[in-house]
Amino acid sequence: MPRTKQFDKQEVLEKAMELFWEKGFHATSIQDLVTSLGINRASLYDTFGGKEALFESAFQLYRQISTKHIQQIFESEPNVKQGFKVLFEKAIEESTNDICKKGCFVVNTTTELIPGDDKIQKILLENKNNAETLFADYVQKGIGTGQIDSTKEAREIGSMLFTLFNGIRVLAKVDTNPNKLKKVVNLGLSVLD
Amino acid sequence: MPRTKQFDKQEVLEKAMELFWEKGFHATSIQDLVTSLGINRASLYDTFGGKEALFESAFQLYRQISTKHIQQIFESEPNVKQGFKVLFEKAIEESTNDICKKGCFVVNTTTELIPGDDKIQKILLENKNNAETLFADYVQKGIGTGQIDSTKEAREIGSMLFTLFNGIRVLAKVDTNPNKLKKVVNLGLSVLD
DNA sequence: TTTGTATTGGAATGATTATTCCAAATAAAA
DNA sequence: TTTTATTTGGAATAATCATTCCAATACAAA
Repeated sequence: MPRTKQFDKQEVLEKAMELFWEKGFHATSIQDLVTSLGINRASLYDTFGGKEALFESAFQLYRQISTKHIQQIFESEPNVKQGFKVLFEKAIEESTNDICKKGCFVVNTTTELIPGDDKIQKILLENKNNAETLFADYVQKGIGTGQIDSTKEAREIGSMLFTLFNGIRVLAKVDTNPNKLKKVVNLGLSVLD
Repeated sequence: MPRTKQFDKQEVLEKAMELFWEKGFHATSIQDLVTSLGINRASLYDTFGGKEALFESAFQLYRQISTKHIQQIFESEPNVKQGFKVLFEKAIEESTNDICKKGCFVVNTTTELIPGDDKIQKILLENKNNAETLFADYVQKGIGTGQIDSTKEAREIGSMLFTLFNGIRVLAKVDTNPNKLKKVVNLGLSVLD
């Protein structure tokens, strides 16, 4: 009886993610979304609820993808300093190869929607704590295996590297020269020596 | 003959700066500005040209103030590592004391208006180069006076500290605990040892 | 006080915003 | 093929957007 959906929800959500990522919440209109997603206005409201709800879904998808990305790098690289280097350099490549200059959706959202959106702010705080823990645990692994001096504090190093990571995500929008950014990374990673 | 202006242009510009700083370009409406600045809609267009022109003026005022602020700290502090520490900790205090969570106007503008606004992007690139030079020259001064090991590269350290600075400006919006941020700063400044 | 010019308040404009609604189209099941 | 639930296109809505315009106001100089 029921007519089946004419589009793949996940596919459309990915397109919405790209658009919000590039333009931000306020500069993206429903009309932009309707045009870009290729679905009808009514379908958009029916399937995703509205602009705010769609933004949140798109944002959560991004978080999920990028968290998984970090985990995969850390899991597959036993040399901890090398693992961080790969993570940072991949982020640099992603930024500098992207002619759109979208940057990092999480960073963009932090600066655009704080202050103002309490719901998003809560998600962002969780995200920060998760990411710092991910970083710190990986440093701790390096301490455990003797790669990193055991007098170091894993949590502090994790926080510091995550902070540097955020800074790179901002500045890669302004200056897309990857070599300069890689030098910054090398210097930042010297905290592990 | 001519009636004199009923308001101080500089004073009004400062109010515009505060509002754009807090809400960003897109989320600030002309009505918001009219209400907040206390001047008439027509006066706003007459005196400042329009929304974009007013934003640019407000943004340049912010850059001017914050550049002067950095210069003053560096000039008045002969101990280079201490000078950086003061700069970072003042930025942290400013962020964590601000209940509005405005963050840094330059960082906010970078993530909101790139991609899209080529004029602003050019200003942001200049700003980055200026700031990195300011940082690097101060590091170089430390090398010249023997405070910092002469094998270090001033430019790289300057860039790395500026990157960390930007990261702090982002994360201070998410987590306003100043002590965590100060630990990050201390670790970051160890590149000077 | 009168004169002349710039400022002012507020209405008007036309574009765009997010959202809702409904008749027509569509496709799976009967 | 008919039935039926759902999607779809596009119009309609009401709010808000940036900007312009003008008559009324207000002030410095005469």
